Formats: sequence, C-alpha cells, structure tokens
Amino acid sequence: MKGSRKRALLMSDLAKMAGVSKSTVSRALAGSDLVNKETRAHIQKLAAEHNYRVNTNARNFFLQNCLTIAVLLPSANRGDWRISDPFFLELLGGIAEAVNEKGHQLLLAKTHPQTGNWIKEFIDAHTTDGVILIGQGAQHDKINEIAEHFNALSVWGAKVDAYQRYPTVGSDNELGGYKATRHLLEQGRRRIAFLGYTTLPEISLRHAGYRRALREADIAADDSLQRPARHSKSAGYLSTQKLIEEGVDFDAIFAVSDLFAMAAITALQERGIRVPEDVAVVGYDDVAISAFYNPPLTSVRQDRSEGGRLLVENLLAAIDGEAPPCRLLDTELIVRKSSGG
Amino acid sequence: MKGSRKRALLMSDLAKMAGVSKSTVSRALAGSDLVNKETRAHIQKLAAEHNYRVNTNARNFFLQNCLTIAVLLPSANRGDWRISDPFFLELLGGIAEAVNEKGHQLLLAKTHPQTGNWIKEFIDAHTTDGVILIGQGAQHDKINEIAEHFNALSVWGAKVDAYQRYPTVGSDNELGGYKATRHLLEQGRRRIAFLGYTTLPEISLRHAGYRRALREADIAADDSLQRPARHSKSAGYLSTQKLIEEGVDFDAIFAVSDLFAMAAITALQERGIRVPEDVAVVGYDDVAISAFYNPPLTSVRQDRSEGGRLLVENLLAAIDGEAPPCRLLDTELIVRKSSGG
DNA sequence: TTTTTGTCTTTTATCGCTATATTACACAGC
DNA sequence: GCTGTGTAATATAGCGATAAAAGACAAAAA
Repeated sequence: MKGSRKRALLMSDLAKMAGVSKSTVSRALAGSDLVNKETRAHIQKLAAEHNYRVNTNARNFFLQNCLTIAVLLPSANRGDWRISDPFFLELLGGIAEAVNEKGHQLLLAKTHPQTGNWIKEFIDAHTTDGVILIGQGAQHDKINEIAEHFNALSVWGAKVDAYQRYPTVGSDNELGGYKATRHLLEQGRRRIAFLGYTTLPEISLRHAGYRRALREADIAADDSLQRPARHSKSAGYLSTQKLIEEGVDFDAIFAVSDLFAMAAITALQERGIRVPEDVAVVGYDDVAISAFYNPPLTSVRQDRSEGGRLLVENLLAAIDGEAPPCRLLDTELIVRKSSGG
Repeated sequence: MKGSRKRALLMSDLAKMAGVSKSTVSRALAGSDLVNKETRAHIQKLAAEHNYRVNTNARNFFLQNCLTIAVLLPSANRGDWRISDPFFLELLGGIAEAVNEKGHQLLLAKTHPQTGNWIKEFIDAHTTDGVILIGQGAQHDKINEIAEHFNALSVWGAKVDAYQRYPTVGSDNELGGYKATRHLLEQGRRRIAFLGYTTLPEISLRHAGYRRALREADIAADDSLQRPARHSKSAGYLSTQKLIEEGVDFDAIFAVSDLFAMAAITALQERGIRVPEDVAVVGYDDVAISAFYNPPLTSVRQDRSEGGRLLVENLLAAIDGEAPPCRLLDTELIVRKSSGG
C-alpha cells in the first residue's frame, strides 16, 4: 500500500469530462458566480460523482497563504505517548485554535528528547515554516544553539536571565508561586514544602515567588522543605513519601504541577494524613481534571487559549524576521473548597 | 502584521548570490554529493547567513508525497478548550505518531459540534486530503450523510449495526464492558451500577458486555442500577449523587470513562462511602492520570498507539478509494490495587 | 446596421521548487 | 591529436492549481 497511491483525478481530467476549460472547473468548484449556474452545478455534480478533490499541495503552493507550523511535544517514554502532563495537551488546544484562526496549518509532531539533539533533528528532517516548542525544560542551551541558525521558533517556558536568543511565552511564574504560597499562608500554614525541580527555569521562578511570600511573612526558608522532584510520573509521589518518612514537620505543600499535587495527595492519604485538615496542597496549571480530583485541587491557572495565541503570534513575528519579546500571562489562583485548606 | 509577510528569499536569489544556478543550490541544500564539496559548503553557509529556508509549499507540491490530514476534536465548550476527556487527547498523540511515520502532515482543528453541521462545514471550509474524526458520539446519521460525498473519513468509535458508510476504529467495547463487569463480579460484587449514556454506539456496546457478564452470573438486570449519564463534566458526579439519594442498593459502579469514574468516586467519598470497601469502581480508557487517582483507578485500557495507527491506515485506504473495514482493538483490564475492590 | 454592454468562458502566465537530460571541461590512455 | 571517462555545473521541463487578461457570443441600445 505504501506509496502506491494511484494517480488522482486532476482538474484537467474533470475539465475534459465536462467539456470546459480547467479554469471554469476551478471557478465552479470555488462557487464563483462568474460561471453559469447550470454549468457550475453540472461540474460540481461531476466532481462529486468522481470523488474529485483538489490537490491541497498545489493549491497551498499557488495561494502561498498557508504556513506549516510544527508543534513539538516532548514525550516522556519512547513508543508510548502517555503524555507526562495533561497541561501540555491542553495548551496544544489553544495553539490549534490560534493557528487555525490565522489560516495556517498545524503540523503536530511528537519527539523523544532523549534522542540527542531532537529539536535540530526534527527541523532538518521535516519541512516547516516554524516550530513551536512545548516544554523548554532543561534544554535552554540547546534551544539557544538551534536559534542561531533557525529563528522561526516560539517556546513555551520562562525567560531565562542569561543570554537568550528565542522568545518564550509562559505564565508569570514568580507571581504564580507567590500567589499559591500566599494562599497557604493565609490559611494559617507555616511549614510549606516546595515540590519541584528548581533547575528548570519555570520552576525556579515559581520557587522565587514561594520564597518571596515566605520572606514577607517573616518565615525563614527551611532546606528540609525543599523537594527537588523531577517531572516524572512518580516523582511527586516518592518525594512526598520521603518527606513523611524523614519525619519532616510540614502542614502544606506547594506542588509545581497539578500532576505532582495529585501524586502528593495520594501519598499523604495512603499514610492516613488528611488533606487539607492535616496538610493543605496547592498545585499549578489548573488542569481540566483537577476539579474532579478528590479532594478538588486548588491550583494556579495558566490560560491555555491566551498562551496558544501568544505562542502563535510570536512565531509569526519570528518568521517575519522580527525578534519577538518574551511574554508573561496572567496567573489566577483557583481556590477549590478543599485541598488548599 | 497580517498578510504583510515580506517577500521571502528565494532559491534563485541565493543562486545569484553564490554565482551558481538554482539547481546547484537545490542540490547543495539537499546535501547531494553531485556538487563539489566546497561549493556545497559555501552555499550552505550562505543559506544559513541569510536565513534562507525552502518554500515548504512549493517543495511539498513538487514532491507530492505529503497529504494533509485533519483531526477534528469536538470541543465541549465554545471558546474554551478544556477538553471533555483526556482520552481524546491521548489518542491524538497516537494519531500524530502514525501520521508522521507515514510522512504526512497532521492538521489539527478544533470544532464546535453545536454549530449545526460542523463536520461538513469544516470540510468545505478547509482543504484537506482526509479527515479523522475523534468522537463519533451521537452523530452517526450526520457522518453517514457526509460520507456520501466525502469518503476520506476515518472515525474513532464503534461499528453501528445499521447502515454505515464510514469506517471506524475502536476498542472491543462489548468485550471491554464484559471484562470490567466480570472483574467486579469476581470481587464478589452483585449490585453493579452502570454509569453511561447507552444511546451512544460505543456505550451501548459496553452496556451489552455488562449485561452479558451479569447474565452469565445469573444476576437479573435491575433498572434502578442503569444510569444514563451523558458525557458532560458533572454527569458522573450528579448521577452518582442521585443513586445515593434514591437509596438504591449498590456495591459497585462500572463507569464508561475514567472521567466518570473519578467523578463518581468524588461523589461517593463526599458522602463518606468508602472506595472500594463499600463500593468498588471500574472505569474505561485507562487515561494516563488514572494511575494517580485516589484511589488509583482500575480501568479498561484502550490502546492509543494502535488506535491511532489504525485510524490513519483506514484513512489512507479511504483516500485511495478503498472501503476499509471497521476495526476492533484489544482491550485489557488494568487492575490497580484499590478502586476496583 | 453599428456600437455598446453584459455574461460567460478560455487562454496565458505563474507560484518556487526539483529531477532529468544535457553540456562543459579536465585529464587519462592510445 | 583524438577518443573515452569522470566530475561539476547548467538548462529545461514540468508538478496542479488559480487569477488576470483576453476572447466569444448574445442581447440591448444607438
């Protein structure tokens, strides 16, 4: 079957059948009123009968109004696309929306970060007009390197203090971290654990917000409460278990993703620790499913629609040769009755 | 900014700059060894310096080896892409994988089912070589109607007994329902509620499996245990609440999606009903997040990778003018320590 | 009758790229 | 000096669609 696609019906074939010229067919199919009603109807019927469809590539080529934009989603496990975090997929929705609004095409691709220089490999192998990268992760240097040669990039993530050649879009992570921590402090919590791998730019900023809130409340930072769990499935769970086993005194957790928060809650409840009575938990992302969690998760909302829109805008600007700025999205704390205390 | 994309550098421009012909540039950029090493290097450097990129449309057009495939995901709420069920998004991943493997492009689109004839509208408005529909839902008749004129369709869903003009891919829903129910019966449960809207083809089949399992165990069907919750966010929650309020005697729930199962568990636990001690719950889909749920969810797994592959295969066959068959995927019951009893 | 107008249709040129065929040139061997 | 061989670059010919310009024809106006 591979490649054996049989020669498709062309517009010229259809024209021959209808006894008119190619352009007349083209116009008839486009519904132009420059062709006689009957002729139009006849051609349309003929096209339908013969299951004719215009060659998308030829059309796009001629009209040259359609860019191909790739979205790279790093997948955690090779061969299995059980995406590490639903947030990324929800963001993808926002991007799809924005891309379609602009009339462009969205090429979706999955990649395996572990395969060495994955982004570059992808760009070389495929033909795209621009790339949106979801998940800056710890790849800052690599992305910078790619941006030297390929500037049609737009990245979801955080602005890095150091030299940065590519534009990012992301929530105001510092403020988000601050709001989450503030909320916990307002509930009377004092021993707030931080669950997240601060090496990642976004997480580092959320951590900064967390520290600011504590500082303002005159609470000294406590190293035993810092839990650098990586973004892996079990990390949130294991880190929390460890926290308990080590006998650390804590009455709240700020987890840097909803997934982490859920895993943490699972670990807590397994040990009979009540949420939020004994330990309050706040997450990040406000993933769709969080409202259904048990207990419903208090979380910092990242706006996917707006995020997608800005990512696409930045990319189009970059394609035009501009150097778009890093953008910050509003953050909103979604308080749900229980988990957050 | 819109449309003001400045004239891009062409290959001919680059050729002029390098003092060679267009074809030489083309070959040099393709890394062909038909051009002198030095020439090749020089051209490549020049291209990089001037940030030249080949016109994707022209290239695709010439090579004509690239189809544009659209995936339609019905979104529940207009303007908000908080997708009703994470399973759909995970399936999207499987599709992306398969499409890329075949070297085609995946055009992602979101639609609003409520806008009348959404699928047809989409097909008419966009130019695609084929459409994958995620979510057959209650649209069987409408899809059939579209398939009359447009046969490049591939649908995730179930085979409908009645006249069906389009191919589907889906898990063996009857078997899945059977396995789930069987599992609950083996745990000694006898009063198993069914949570799902049986008007939908897939759900109807799962229900059939449920009934078969009960029949084999000599348990009479009980109408009060049938809960036709629709696929909406709160449906699982509300239906379960009602079940409790009505004082129905039940010791297990088979929910037709993990989302429903989670919502049900939330409702149960709010009333102090323990899961699985008092009521065991089994879901469907085995969504990534289910493992993290509290308690971890026992669920019927639908294989997204395989599903995506088959959806794409069917679509390519349909584009070639064949009439591909409806396919059934294996189902596997994933038993997690707690929820399922 | 001639001109004008209007409606429908065809001709022509083109989008930017790449594959194929062809040419240009250098150097070996006889 | 001529042919044969190999390498490197060029010229040419589309891919299939569409838009713009040009043409054909009939009916209305002068």
